[in-house]
Amino acid sequence: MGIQERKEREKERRRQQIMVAAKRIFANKGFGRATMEDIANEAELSPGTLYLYFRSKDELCVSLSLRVLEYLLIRMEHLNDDKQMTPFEKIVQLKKALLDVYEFDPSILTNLFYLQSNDTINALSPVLKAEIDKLSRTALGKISSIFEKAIEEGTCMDWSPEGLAKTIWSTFYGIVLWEKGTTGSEPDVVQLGPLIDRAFQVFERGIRR
Amino acid sequence: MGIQERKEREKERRRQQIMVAAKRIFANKGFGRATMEDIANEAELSPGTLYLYFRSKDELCVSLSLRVLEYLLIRMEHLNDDKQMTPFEKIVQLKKALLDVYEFDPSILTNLFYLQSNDTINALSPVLKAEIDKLSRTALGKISSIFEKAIEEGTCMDWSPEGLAKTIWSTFYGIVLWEKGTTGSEPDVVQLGPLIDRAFQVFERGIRR
Amino acid sequence: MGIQERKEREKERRRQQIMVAAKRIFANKGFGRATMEDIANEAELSPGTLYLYFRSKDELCVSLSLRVLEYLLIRMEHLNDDKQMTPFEKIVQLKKALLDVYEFDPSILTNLFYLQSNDTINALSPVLKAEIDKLSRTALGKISSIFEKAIEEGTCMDWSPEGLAKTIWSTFYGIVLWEKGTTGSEPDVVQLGPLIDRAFQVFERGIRR
Amino acid sequence: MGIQERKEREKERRRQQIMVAAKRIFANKGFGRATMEDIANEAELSPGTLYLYFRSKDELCVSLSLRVLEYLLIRMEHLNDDKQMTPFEKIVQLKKALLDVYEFDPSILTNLFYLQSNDTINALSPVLKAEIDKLSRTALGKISSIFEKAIEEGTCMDWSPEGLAKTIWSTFYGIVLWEKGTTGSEPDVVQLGPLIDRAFQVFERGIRR
DNA sequence: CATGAATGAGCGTTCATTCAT
DNA sequence: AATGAATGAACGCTCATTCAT
Repeated sequence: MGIQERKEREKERRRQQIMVAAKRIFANKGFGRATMEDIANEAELSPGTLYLYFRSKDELCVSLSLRVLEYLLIRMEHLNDDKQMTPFEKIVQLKKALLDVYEFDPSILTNLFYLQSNDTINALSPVLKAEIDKLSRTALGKISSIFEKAIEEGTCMDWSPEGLAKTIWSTFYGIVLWEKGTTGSEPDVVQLGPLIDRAFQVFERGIRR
Repeated sequence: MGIQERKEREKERRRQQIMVAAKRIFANKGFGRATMEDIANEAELSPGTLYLYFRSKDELCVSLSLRVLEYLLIRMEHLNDDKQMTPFEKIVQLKKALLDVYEFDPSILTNLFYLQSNDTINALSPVLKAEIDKLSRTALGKISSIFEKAIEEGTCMDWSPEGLAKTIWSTFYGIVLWEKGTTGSEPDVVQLGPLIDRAFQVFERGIRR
Repeated sequence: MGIQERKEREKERRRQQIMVAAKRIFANKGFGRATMEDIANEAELSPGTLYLYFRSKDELCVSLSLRVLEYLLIRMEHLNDDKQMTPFEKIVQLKKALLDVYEFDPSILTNLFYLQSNDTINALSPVLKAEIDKLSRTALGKISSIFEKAIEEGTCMDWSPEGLAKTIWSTFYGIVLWEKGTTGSEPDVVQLGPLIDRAFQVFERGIRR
Repeated sequence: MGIQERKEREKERRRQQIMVAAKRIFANKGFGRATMEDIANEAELSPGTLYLYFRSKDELCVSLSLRVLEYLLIRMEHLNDDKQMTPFEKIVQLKKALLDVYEFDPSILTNLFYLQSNDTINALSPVLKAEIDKLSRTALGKISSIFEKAIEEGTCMDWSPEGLAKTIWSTFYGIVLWEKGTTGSEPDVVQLGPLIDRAFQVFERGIRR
């Protein structure tokens, strides 16, 4: 079924094209002020076409976040599977993964935030809702298991791994959102880098036994 | 003139009544999805009345954040003025202050976020914008000076105090926003407490020389 | 009943005070953009008080027009009663009366216009409606009778006096409205004077036998 | 590209459809009391659609007036270019042109009035404002030059041609507005005709040397 | 009588979404 | 599949009017 496949591939390509456009527009204008027409223009499509690929503006936003969470998850899995690296080396890689994710889509965390706003999430299909929950819990779980290993090894304080995972994740999340808020636009990785480096440095010293 | 005073007090009470309602609605729906009618209903007033006390929806949102930032600032000033406490004791007090602020108004950080998002801030009058910026920079400055003292004392790593202030602030900010996002409603201090405690513990160990 | 009378007088004084304020505000902002609060402020009263003297904004507007139409009517009656003046002298006096009316209240014609807009007039109490109609028809009748006399005398072309009255009145009305529209604000009598003079001059020559 | 053209034509047709509806509504209710919903209903469209063709209510109103002023201007130009007609014949043609304009769009003068009233004009973009001013001044200039010719010829009193132009224009304007006001609806040309004829007759006699 | 805070219907306008082509 | 004109519900805000004091 070559034709079927090609169609499939083209359909996916269009979806990606729209998501790339949406990413740019959301990053510049924020979710609330971005209009579907803006996104359509950026994607060089008509507004109607967007609805052939996404049921609503909210679901478009969700899809953006899902895509990046999936990417993050894959990075985490690779990290966990690596038998060579020490846990603290993995934490350095975690930092890199987070910065990569951010660089790939600077609006990701803002979108996640919108996504989680009560009234947005309630309006989503339960399927999507569950998927987001599962993804983010899984991702956090992967991070936790880095700390578990470190505790087993005896190189890390014996504190709840979930708590540490939430702490480091929240620190990243908080820095990005705050910098974004105060600089008034997406801060780039260059600006963010030193701050994130320092935060991870403090964190590492803080948990090391 | 007793009558004059009573009117004054009642006017202020109404303002507070509106702000309380707005706080709840913004926290639940987010700034973008909250409508002035929602807020009016919550305050058991008519939409028109809101405009007797706040010039616009934006200004109402700003007022919410300003009020709490001011409160935080005062707490920080008291902390800084205290000559008895060691810097690390002050960090403990900082944690308490942040939790108090949060308990006083659990939606404060969410509002601050909405306020600073591109969605909103570009539409604010430059005056208000500047005032918010000044307040938050001043508050961050107060936190920085705790670390400056600790560095002078030699009990803290010689790292940029501003960087440390941003790190601890962002950690708090990130934890609150993330917990809110995942629990789907304002997490209370009881839930938040242990996580915050752990995060501060890690942070303290991380910066101590 | 001295007290009764005094009250009556004071009530009338208040009405006048409000009408004077309304006149100024309507002249500056136009009927549509003028608010009852504007008028109340100008009159140094509260909005509620206005409604003790006028049933609605429309009726306030009507009253303004009525007052001036009454004044015009009185001038016309004096003119008609005068047995000494020739009809053409009376036309000169008519011009003076119109300019006086205008000077007394430059927004009068604009108000009259608003008043006569279909949807305004239909919302008025039938009593007021009838009164306006009667007044303006009577005023036009008085002007007509000047031309009747002149025709009887043989000094004026034998054309319908009503037509002539409408012509001269419309000319005045048109000049005021047009100048107001093009200058963007109430033109004063000094600006208007020469144009009105010329128009009357043409008119006189045009009807003289 | 036939399709392109057809679309173009249909777009223009819609614009006209809206303008026709607006014309009727403005004429009946006046600019201030007419709502966009009224106009949409009259045009059998939804409110949103109006904004696909006109940026705002004001711009819609302006477009109405501009269209007719342009038409009037063209008529005047033709008249001026004619080398055969005597000035007084041209004045007869001017009368015809004015009545044609009126017949083409009986609400034109009412709209012009609303447009120029303080209510509206201050809110217009300076560009549109200037365009209206230019058009109406140019139209008045064309009328003036008829009188100039007549004065040169010696058949007309040596009075300011601009003054005469304003007088005859204002007379027409005033008659239409006044008749509209008193009859309560658009008077038709049949009603208006005799009055206008008489007014022009008086005017001609009045200026002839 | 006078007040002015409160009301709430109604406005101009936007924009996510639909559907005939 | 893609379009984009059309929709219409909903928003922020205004202001004529009311009514408890």
